[in-house]
Amino acid sequence: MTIGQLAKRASVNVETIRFYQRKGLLPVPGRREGGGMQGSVRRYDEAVFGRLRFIKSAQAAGFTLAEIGELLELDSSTDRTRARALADARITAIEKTIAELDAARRALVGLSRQCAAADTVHCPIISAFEQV
Amino acid sequence: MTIGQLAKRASVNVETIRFYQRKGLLPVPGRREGGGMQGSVRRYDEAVFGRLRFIKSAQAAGFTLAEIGELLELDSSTDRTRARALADARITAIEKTIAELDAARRALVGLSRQCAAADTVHCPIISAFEQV
DNA sequence: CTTGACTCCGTACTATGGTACGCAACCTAT
DNA sequence: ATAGGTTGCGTACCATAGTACGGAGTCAAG
Repeated sequence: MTIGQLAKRASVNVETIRFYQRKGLLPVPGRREGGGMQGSVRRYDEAVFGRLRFIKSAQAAGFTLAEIGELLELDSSTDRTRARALADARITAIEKTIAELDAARRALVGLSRQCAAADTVHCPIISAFEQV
Repeated sequence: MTIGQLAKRASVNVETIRFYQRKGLLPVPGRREGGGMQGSVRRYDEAVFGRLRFIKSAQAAGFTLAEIGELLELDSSTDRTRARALADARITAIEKTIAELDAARRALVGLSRQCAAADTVHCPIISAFEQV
């Protein structure tokens, strides 16, 4: 597929793909697998699509692009220790974030309920977070 | 308190407080409550500290500084509808984020376990996220 | 009454994660 | 064969959330 088709399939901007290429997160395919050097347009295969999807998932997991770059390199390496360390560190961070978000969610639910009560004049937004 | 003491208490950088002042998120106190115009150093009270803590909590809840600015204004207003809309939108976003993070966490736990298994040569990092 | 730490303020710089722009070359359908 | 829509590539620009810096003023303690 072309870069435009890949972008559409992965729901990202063409420029984002190029940006990832510059960062070394995605390969820049040759212009023709056979070998013709001149002209043509770069073609992208399923593997690149999978890699792109991985980047998006890892991003959702809170990894930075720099960490994702390391994970991608690690994927084909045998450094299990490092891979595990990265995974474990992120699991801990995710659990902390989830706890924070859940506390915030509870504060917001309380706030929303107060706002819904017709007898309230205003919502005490700041104090809703007092114990968060 | 002085800006330095406030910063220390809130565990933020002095520059961050000034940055929030420039953004209108924190008030810039007068140099002397009595009225003496000249010289002196600005003093911060408990209310500013509370506001700063609120900013940090709201940030942890995923609000941007722009949204936090709106919340702070709303706090003393009576626009319950708007306040509630912001809260509800953020609750939805938080729930989505938590779900994503939890999926990622599960993928990472699986990955970590694979990496821990002594008989594995390498951790299939990319494929660990395949169904995330 | 001076030294050293802190404050004030403006301006500049940083990192992260993209987006946009412009030009030439290419590719496809008419 | 030519117009219109990609592509390729480099460079520039953007928003967000700060951080750093430099010089002048201020304050407390020795």
